[in-house]
Parts: sequence; C-alpha cells; structure tokens
Amino acid sequence: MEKLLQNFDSIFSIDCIIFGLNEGELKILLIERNEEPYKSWYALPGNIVKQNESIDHAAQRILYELTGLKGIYMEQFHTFGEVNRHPSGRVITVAYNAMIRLDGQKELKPITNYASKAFWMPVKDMPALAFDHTQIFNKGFDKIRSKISFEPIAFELLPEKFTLTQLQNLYEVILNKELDKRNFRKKMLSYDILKELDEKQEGVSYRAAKLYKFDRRKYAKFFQKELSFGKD
Amino acid sequence: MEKLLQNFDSIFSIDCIIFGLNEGELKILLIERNEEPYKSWYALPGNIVKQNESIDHAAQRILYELTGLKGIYMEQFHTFGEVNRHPSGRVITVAYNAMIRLDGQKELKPITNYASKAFWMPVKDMPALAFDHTQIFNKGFDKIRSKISFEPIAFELLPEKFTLTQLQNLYEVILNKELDKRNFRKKMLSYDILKELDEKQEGVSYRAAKLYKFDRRKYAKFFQKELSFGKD
DNA sequence: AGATAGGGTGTAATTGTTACACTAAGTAAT
DNA sequence: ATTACTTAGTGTAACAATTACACCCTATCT
Repeated sequence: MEKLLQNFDSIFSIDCIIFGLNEGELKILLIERNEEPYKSWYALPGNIVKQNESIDHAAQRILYELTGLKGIYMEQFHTFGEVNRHPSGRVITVAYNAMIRLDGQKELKPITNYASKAFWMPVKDMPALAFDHTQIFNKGFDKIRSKISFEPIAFELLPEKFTLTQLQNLYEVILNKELDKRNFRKKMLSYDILKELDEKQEGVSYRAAKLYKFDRRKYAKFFQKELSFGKD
Repeated sequence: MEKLLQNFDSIFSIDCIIFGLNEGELKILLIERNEEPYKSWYALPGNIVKQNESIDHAAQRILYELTGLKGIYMEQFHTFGEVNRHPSGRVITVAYNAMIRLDGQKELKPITNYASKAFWMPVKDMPALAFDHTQIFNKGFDKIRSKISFEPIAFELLPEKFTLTQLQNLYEVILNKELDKRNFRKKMLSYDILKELDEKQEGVSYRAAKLYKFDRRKYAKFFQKELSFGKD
C-alpha cells in the first residue's frame, strides 16, 4: 500500500437524484444544507463514502441519513470528477438516481444534522443548487428521460394501482410533450406488462377509470431492445 | 477542509477499455503489469488519478503513459466501488471506453515502467485479468454492444474508407450474430450518414467493392432516438 | 334533465422490418 | 480465351408498427 499512499488526497462522495410524483407533478428530493460550504443552500442529498463500504451501499446509507428514506434502489449514472467542483478540496462524486413511489406518505426527516431538512421540490421550479448539483441534476434528468423512452420504468413513480391517464400524464411530464391518447394506450397495452384490475377509481366526480397494475413478471423482454437487421 | 480530511482513506483510479479492429478481428488493449500486486498479469490500462487533474484528463494521461496512445476520446461508462476490489486497499475506479481506428499502425509503447508492455488482445481470447478487470471488461463490452445498436458508432473502428461488407462484418462481430446483407445495406444507407466514394477497393483478388466514408455532419439525428407516441 | 368532465374506443394511410436468391464483376488458373 | 472462383450488389412481397384523427359513453353534480 505504500506506493499508493502518496495519492491519498482526494475524497469520494455520492449524490442522489430521487424522483417522485405528487399530484401529477414531478419532483425531486432536495436537502437544505446545515454546514459550510453552501450552508443553508439547497442541494442533492449527498455525502462522503466511508472507507469500508461499497459505493452502492454508501448511496443507501447517505440517502437514509439525509432524508430518512430506506431501501431505495438507486442506479449509478455518472461520476463527476472536475478538479474544482468542490470549493474545499478535491471531491469526486458518483451520482445515483432513482424513481420512487410516494404512496404511504413517507416522512422525510434527516437523521444527521448535516441537513437541516429534506423536502420535495417540483422539477419545474428547480432553484440554484449548491456545488455543481444543478449540472448533476440536469444530466440525471436527461438520463431518466432517455431511459423511460426505452424501458417502461415510469411505473416506479406511480401508486401501485393507476389509470392509463395517470400513466400518460407522467410520460408527458417527463418527456415534456403531448402524446396521443389512443396511440399511447394501444402501445402501452401492446407491451403486455399491465394487468387490468377489476377495480375503478374512486372519489372522482366524473366517469371513473379502470385501474391497472404493473406486472413485473412480464417485464423481462424490455431488456433486449436492440437494432437488428433481420434474422435473430 | 478539516471536516473532510478524516475520510482521506481511499483512492481513485481509472481503467480504460479500448477497442480496435484488426483484420476483421475485434481486439482490446491490454498491458502486462510490471508491479505488484498482480505483477506480470494482464490488465486493462489503468492507474491512479492525480490530485489536480479531472478524471477525464486522468483517463487521457493514464492511457498515454501505459500505451503511448494520445488524444483518444474516451467515455466514462461505470464506476466500480466494491470495498475489496483491490487487494492493497480501497480503490474506486472509473471505467472508460473507446473505439479507435488502427490505421497508421500506432505503435504501443508504455512510457512508464508500471507496464512492461501494451498489446492488442482478441476479444474472443480474453485471458483472466488482474483485479476485477474481467468484470469491468464484460460490463464495458455490454455497453458497447448496446450502444452500437442505437448509434452507429462502429465507424470509429474502421479505416476512414471502408466497404459495406467490412461494416457489416464489424456489426456481426460485435453483436455476435449474422445479419442479412440486403437488409443491412438498406438500413445503413437509409440512415444517410455514409458518403459513397468514387473509389473502389484495391488489391483484392475478386470484384472490388465500393468504398464509403462516414459523414459526420449528418450524424446528429441519431441523438434523438426516443419512443414516441405520435405527434412529435 | 341537463351540463360537465374525463373515459374509452377503431381505422386507414404510411412507414419500417423481415425473409429471401440470383446476376454482375473482377481475378486467377489453365 | 475460357473457365472457375469469390465477393459485390440488387428488389419485392408479406407483415408489423406507427401515425393521425373524432366521437360516443358514463358518472357526478346541479
């Protein structure tokens, strides 16, 4: 290890972009920082990776400590390693993202006091963020947007039972464009990953829509999307 | 910075997966290590990121120092952060990949003596590699394979002027399946990113094929491939 | 009973994908 | 010069996917 020690002068961190959907509005999870630098600025939940934990594990721990959310499956999407991205020293950060369901009204409560609070911020109102977090967010949003175009991951954001209109609205919010109702339904249903339920919406003051569930068993085929030139 | 210092106990490295094509065979660039651990094992070109360089810059420098190759555009594809991936300590590595053209017979010559040599290894003969490099390679190969299915990046590997058959063979090697000649040509040409040249192959003992060039100006549209549901 | 608001449905035109087989052109050997 | 050899180069019909587009249905509220 001696040879390596001379380079012990940079730190690793994790930053998390967590998407949630609330009343049809796409939001992301932010914290308010309670420490310098950027004290009292808004930032992505993020912190330093410990020596004896994998980065995937660190992502889980850090998200939990800053927001109280546990067991969220996140995926690494990019590592940011510019020299001056952190004002106090060299910090390379691995960015993770995830989409989560906001059903049981998960409470947000920082466990450490590194954050003074954690809260959902509508994506369309994103304020300036600490460090280079705006840039990280933009890249993460791009990734989600292109991912949703190839894999139907949007279900992660919806409640367990949802209507096709809710699903379509979600696609429209993420892709930022209007979709044709009939074509959307035709295509979604053709994927054969939705289970139609014997239930309808309740509590709406108009004709209630059918509810659907995402069927995980039928999901596998979406991982073989490739250009092909005939003859599989 | 004081607060951060307590976590100064992990190192960053870069590992590079460089694909090249030689006589129709897909190869990757390996080094033979000249230092412990794993002395005299084969490994991906990789080393430690310095304090004052960005990771993108580090990737360039490290590739140059270990192989003599300069100015190769590489793209980060994944960061590996398991605790025990390196036997001498905590090393998190950012993996980059690239496809390069092996025309002018670029010479491979390590600049540092951290590597005793650098050489091209056919992908189909990959030996066991040092550290977790086999795993890194596999992930990198998967990425390239899926990327080539959406974006016509394969040109990077071919000489400037190439025939459609060479291009098809390359696709077949990477995707590991046979493609239909007529459909392949129809589709490739429909992308309208190839410029047909007034030249033919030379030195072949059969009918010479037309040569084509990749037209970078027409390449942009490949970056808007998304599912859509009608009405753009 | 009527107004309101969103739910739900089909089709025709167009485009893209697939499967499939022969002739053309150049080289090499005799 | 003829022949054999090797790869280049081409079209079409069946099928699947995508697109554009508009009206009636149903529940609730007044």
